[in-house]
Amino acid sequence: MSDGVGYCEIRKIEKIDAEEFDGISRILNAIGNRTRIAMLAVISKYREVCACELQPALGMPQPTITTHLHKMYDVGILKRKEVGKFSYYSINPRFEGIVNDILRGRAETMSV
Amino acid sequence: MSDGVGYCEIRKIEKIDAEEFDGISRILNAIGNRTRIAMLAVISKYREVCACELQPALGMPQPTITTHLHKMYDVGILKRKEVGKFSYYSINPRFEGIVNDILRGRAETMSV
DNA sequence: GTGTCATATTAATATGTAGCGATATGAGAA
DNA sequence: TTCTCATATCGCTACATATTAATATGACAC
Repeated sequence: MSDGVGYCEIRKIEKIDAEEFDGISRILNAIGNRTRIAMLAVISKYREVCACELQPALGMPQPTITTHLHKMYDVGILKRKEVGKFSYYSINPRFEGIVNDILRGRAETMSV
Repeated sequence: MSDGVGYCEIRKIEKIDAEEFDGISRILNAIGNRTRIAMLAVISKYREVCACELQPALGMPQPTITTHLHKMYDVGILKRKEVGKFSYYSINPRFEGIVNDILRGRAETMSV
């Protein structure tokens, strides 16, 4: 150490504000849950699904389904179409790319 | 309703097991945190950084830095090289693609 | 050996989230 | 209107996570 900075001084790395990544982290966080990825898999396959269809497909009670769908809708991953008492969800086209990458595994690169 | 199934019957959707997506969800979950994305931004820019360099760059105490780095290391996102008392982290090449997509914003598609 | 410094671990608190039963809302049918 | 059913919200438990001070480990220099 040579000038009193107190850290190893291989390089001067400029400060970075984590808040800058708040938006993207909330999106990834909304995707990063196995139940919600399973939902995305179903929605991706059928293009558009009724919330009530996911209930038997995932074997989870209705409030759980609704909560997860809302979480993804809130950050823009899902679109919603309401017809009478039914709600149909589809993947927001802006996210189709990354969702498909994730579902396909983007296999070689991401599977563990 | 016509056959006693008890749900809206637009289609028969096969059951899906959320556990199948456990691996990928843990990875996305490890990325989906603003502090860790900020770390990935620094590591991506400098290719390889010492843990002690991240401390001043992010303005967080050492245990916080270590915890986050470990979380990403544990799921394979980061590689680690230990030299003496220093630990150098870099992005596992298998994840460079998706990390860059995320950092670049894959902008049009993912920013909110 | 001792001292220093980078890193890891521990322990504690605070916050967030998953899951789901119970209940409320709201739309359509009768 | 009343009934039914899909959806939304509430409330609670259980668990996971972020954060950080304190402490331990481990490497190097002396």
